[in-house]
Amino acid sequence: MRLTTKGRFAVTAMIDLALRDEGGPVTLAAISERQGISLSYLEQLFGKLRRHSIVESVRGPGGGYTMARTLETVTVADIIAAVDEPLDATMCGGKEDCHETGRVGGGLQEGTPKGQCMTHDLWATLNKKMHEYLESVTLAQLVRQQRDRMAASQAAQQAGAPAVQNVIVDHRKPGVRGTPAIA
Amino acid sequence: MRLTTKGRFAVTAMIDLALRDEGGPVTLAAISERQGISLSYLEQLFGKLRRHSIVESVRGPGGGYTMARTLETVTVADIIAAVDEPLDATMCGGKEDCHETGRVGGGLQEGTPKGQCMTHDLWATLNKKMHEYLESVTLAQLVRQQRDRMAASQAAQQAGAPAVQNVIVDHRKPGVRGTPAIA
DNA sequence: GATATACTTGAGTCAATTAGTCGGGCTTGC
DNA sequence: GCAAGCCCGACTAATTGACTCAAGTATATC
Repeated sequence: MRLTTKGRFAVTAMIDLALRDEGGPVTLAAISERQGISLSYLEQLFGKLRRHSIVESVRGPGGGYTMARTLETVTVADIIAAVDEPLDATMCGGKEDCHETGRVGGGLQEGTPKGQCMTHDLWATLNKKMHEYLESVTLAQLVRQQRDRMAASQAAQQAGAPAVQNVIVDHRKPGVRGTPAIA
Repeated sequence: MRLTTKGRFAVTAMIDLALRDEGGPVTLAAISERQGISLSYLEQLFGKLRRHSIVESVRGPGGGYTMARTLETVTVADIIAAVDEPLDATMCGGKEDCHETGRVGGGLQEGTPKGQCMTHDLWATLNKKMHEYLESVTLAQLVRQQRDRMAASQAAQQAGAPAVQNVIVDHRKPGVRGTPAIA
C-alpha cells in the first residue's frame, strides 16, 4: 500500500464530492476551487476513480461527477487503491528471494540462510494491518465527521468570531514551480 | 513514519548482527557479504544506529559492532526511526494550515475544529497504528523466528530431502510467529 | 611505533518517482 | 453550433531515495 499525497488529494476530493453529491453532479472546477487542487490534476485523479467505479461522470453542460455507490460502501482503501495503482508495500515483491533481484555487485554468498527474506513476514503483516485500517474507514464516516466539524465551527462563529469562508488548504510544499498556491 | 528500503535494510542487517552478536563484534564487511548490502551503505546505516544507541562500535582490528541493548528492548520501530529520521506520515506536514491540536489521544473528532485538513485525523490514526505495530515487534522475536527457520531448513536437508541448493522456501505461512496481536 | 584493520564522516552522483502541466479531443444541453 | 464540462495521453521539473567515494580517525598487535 503506497501512501502518497496523491492518495490524500483523492480522499480529500472525495469527501468534498460526497458532501454535496445530493445537489446533482459536482464539477471538478468547483472542487478545484474549494480544495485548492489543480483542475488538471483532479481530472487525472477522477479518471482513475471513474474507471474503478467509485464515481460516475455526467458529460456536457450541467455535468460533473456523482458517487457511483453509497458512501457506506466506499472505503479509504478503495480510493487509494484506485489512484495509486500498484498495491503491494511489502517491498520484496511478494516473493521470497527479496534480496537478489536488482542488487548490484553480485548476489548473496554461500553458507547463509538465503532464498528468503528474513523480514518478509514483518512487512507483509504491517501491510495487512494498514490495509485493514484503511478498509475500516468509510467515506460515510469521514463525511459525518466533517459535517460535525462544520457545524461546530459555525457555532463558534455565531459566538462572535469573524467568518472564514472557502477555507483552502495548500498541500504543496514551498518551492514548487507553476502558479503560486492560491491566496 | 516513513517506510523505505533503507529501513528494511537496517532491520535485515540488525537481525544478522543479532544472530551472531554473542561471538564478539561483528564487522560490517561480514554483514555486507552475507546480506548483499554494500559496505558503504551499511556504514551510513550503522552510523545512525550507533548515534541512536542501538548498537555500539569497537574500533581497531577485531572490532566491529555489537548490540548496545538487549534484543528484547529493541523494536522495529526503533530501528526505522533511527535510520529514516523523523518525519511523520500524516503528510499534512506541521507547517501547513493544518492546525494540529497537539494530538496525542488520537481519538477522532476532537474539539475545536479548525475546518482545515479534513483528513488529518485519518492519517494521524493510521500513523499511530503503524507505529504501534512496529513497536510491538522486537528484535528478539525476529531472531527467534529466523533461528526457527534455519533449524527447519537444516532438518529438512538432513531428512533426506534432495538438497536443492539453498533455495528453501518456507511453505508454512502461519503469519508472523511470536508477534503479539495488537488490538 | 609501524602497520593493518575497521569504524567515521560528509559530500557527491545518479536514476526513479512524484506531482504536477499542457493541449487538444469528445459529448451533450441549450 | 457553441460552450460547458469531461477525457486522455504526452511531457517535465523537482525531489528524493539509493548508493558511492574519498579522506579521515582510533586501536590492537607485533
